Amino acid sequence: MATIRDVAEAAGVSVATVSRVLNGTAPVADSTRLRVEQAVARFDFWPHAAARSLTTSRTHTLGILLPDLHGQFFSEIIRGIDQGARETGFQILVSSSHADAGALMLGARAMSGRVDGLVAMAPDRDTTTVIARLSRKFPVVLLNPHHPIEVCATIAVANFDGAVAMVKHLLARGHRSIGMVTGPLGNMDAEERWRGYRHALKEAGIAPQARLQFQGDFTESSGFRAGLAIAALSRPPAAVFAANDGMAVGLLSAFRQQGIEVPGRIAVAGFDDIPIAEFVVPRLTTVHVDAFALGLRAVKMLTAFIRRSPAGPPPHQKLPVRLVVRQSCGAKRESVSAKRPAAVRPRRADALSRGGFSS
Amino acid sequence: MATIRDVAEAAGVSVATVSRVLNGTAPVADSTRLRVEQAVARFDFWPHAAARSLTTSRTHTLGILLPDLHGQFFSEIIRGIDQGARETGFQILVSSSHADAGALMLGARAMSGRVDGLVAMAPDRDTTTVIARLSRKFPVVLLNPHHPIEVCATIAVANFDGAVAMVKHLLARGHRSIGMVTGPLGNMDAEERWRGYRHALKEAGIAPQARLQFQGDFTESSGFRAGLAIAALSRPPAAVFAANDGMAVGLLSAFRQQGIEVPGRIAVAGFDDIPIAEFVVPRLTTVHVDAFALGLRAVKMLTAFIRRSPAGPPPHQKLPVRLVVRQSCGAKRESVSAKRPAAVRPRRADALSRGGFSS
DNA sequence: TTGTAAGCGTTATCAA
DNA sequence: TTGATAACGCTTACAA
Repeated sequence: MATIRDVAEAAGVSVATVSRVLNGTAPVADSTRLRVEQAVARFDFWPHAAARSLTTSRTHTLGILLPDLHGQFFSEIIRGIDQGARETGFQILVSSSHADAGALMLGARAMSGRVDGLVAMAPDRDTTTVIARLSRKFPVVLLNPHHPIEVCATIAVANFDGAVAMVKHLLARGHRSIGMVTGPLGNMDAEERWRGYRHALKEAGIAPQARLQFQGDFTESSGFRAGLAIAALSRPPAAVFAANDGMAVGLLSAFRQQGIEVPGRIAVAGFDDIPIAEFVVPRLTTVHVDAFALGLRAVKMLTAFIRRSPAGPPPHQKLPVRLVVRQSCGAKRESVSAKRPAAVRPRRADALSRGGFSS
Repeated sequence: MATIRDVAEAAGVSVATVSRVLNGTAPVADSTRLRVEQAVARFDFWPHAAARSLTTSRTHTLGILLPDLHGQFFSEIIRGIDQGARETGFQILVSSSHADAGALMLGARAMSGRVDGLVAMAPDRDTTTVIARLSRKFPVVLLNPHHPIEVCATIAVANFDGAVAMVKHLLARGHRSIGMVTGPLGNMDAEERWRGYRHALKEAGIAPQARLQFQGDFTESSGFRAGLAIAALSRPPAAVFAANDGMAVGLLSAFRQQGIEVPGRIAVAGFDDIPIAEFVVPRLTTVHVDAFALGLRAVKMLTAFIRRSPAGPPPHQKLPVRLVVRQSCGAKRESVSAKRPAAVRPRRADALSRGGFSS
């Protein structure tokens, strides 16, 4: 590969001049510039980005640390990050599948000197701690932290708000007896959603009843089991709020099996708005989490931070969520933003087919 | 940030010795090693990867150039790439949304000196040409090329084979009169699928009839229009093969609207196996393209190439596809690999919920 | 077993 | 407006 030296030699100038032409950092005589440009073209010279960043100590690259890449959720986060990166002129260096803190550390180390900052997501306590420590090496934006963190910037999903909104929705539908299937203990999303549920009930003057709360673990089968338990209740609730859509789908299966009509006999609500939420019968009323916006915001936050260095304490944002009213709670009307065209044409169909080879 | 020089000074050794301890490239006395390790720990020293790769001219990074990140398809490709990268000890530098050849070029240039090779996907004629040119700068594996390319390694989806398999399946179901909705002209996927259709018919001794072939453009609405046209035919075919699932969904809509029962009166088949193919009514018989495998293979091919330099001409692989028999062609049996559990529990549900925050 | 010093391909600081 | 040359942080001959 040709280097800047080859170009300089061919153009009969010094490397400094070539650099100036390439970057426009200082005035260069037109005749000289021309000679240099010709030499660049002749060699098809591409500056060596790594060498460049060694002197400038700027990489124009963002490191992305994710626990996984599986599923629509992470896909959307990455798309948001990519969008933000493009808007701000950054590249993205991705490292994923950090099952444990050690692997995460390794991924981060490999980025040393190759990124200007980090967008990270940590699934659990250990990894969250590791990422917090990384903020001594890089500027970091931490997505949806497992536990509250002060040392680095964070963007948290409004789990509490979403749960409150959902319970209020159920109350507004006239349901007074509302049960919940909770997520795994120690999971921040799960706990915030649970907290929102209890808060909204109390605010409405209703005491949350232990007999209506079932421990799940975010899997469909745990939702199914909870559904059977609820079906067996002597006085079942009028509505059940599942801490995620997977469990809500499990509830639907159980109720269908038991011949309990949804939403006629019991209303079912979820959280996350996973793609199949639109396809189950009845279509699931849930809380939409906008992963794309999460990624986009993270990048915006990070690049702002990178551009004008640390100024004040790291910001802590909250990503709003949105109630999506479908049919599983007995909707009379559709949420505006989730409006569905006629026939079998689902909301995401175009995006999906664009995503295939057939585009 | 601490450098190798700081560490060397603190440990009372030369930078060369620190490097040797870090990389294990030469024997170091135990006592020395200990002092160095302590200094490394004290400074929490992380070697500067960019500087390192400047001397070694190896980056342990793969550049990924994609036209888009949208949808399940690209998500799966990236996941496959990521998996392959992890297995082989590479990082991935992603650049996407290359609407045109210029943007693609820019993305590639930014990778100069930062990657050991490239996995690229080009949607059209121009970008494919650009990528072919890139192979003078990097080792390149080109996914699903728009047109045949010799200069760089490629992995193509077995569109032809898939179409042949589908038509044979329809023939085996007893359908003799088989129509097709084709994809856009000039699109390689579309043309290969169309070619497969005609080939399979001829092989069965059936002359493809122009009156049964409808030009589509991969959108649902073009499928819908074709469906209406087919419904209006005096002698409609017994089956229709759409060149992608989006158009097949459009066909289903049209037939439903016209009161034509599927698969009772007419069979419908698609290609791609997009997620909603499982959810439409009747569930769509289609050809599955394994995007994960595509990404994984590409990385394997590329890293093999990187490790033991150019040896012989660039390889050209074909990614097999798989027929997925569901209900839209009157299935009596289910394809083994697409077996569906009872109730509303869809195949991908676990993966999807793992992809959400709720994990 | 260790140290010295020459790169790697840029940019940046001085002088000229 | 240009050219020498010293960084940047590391690896790697070559010597000791």
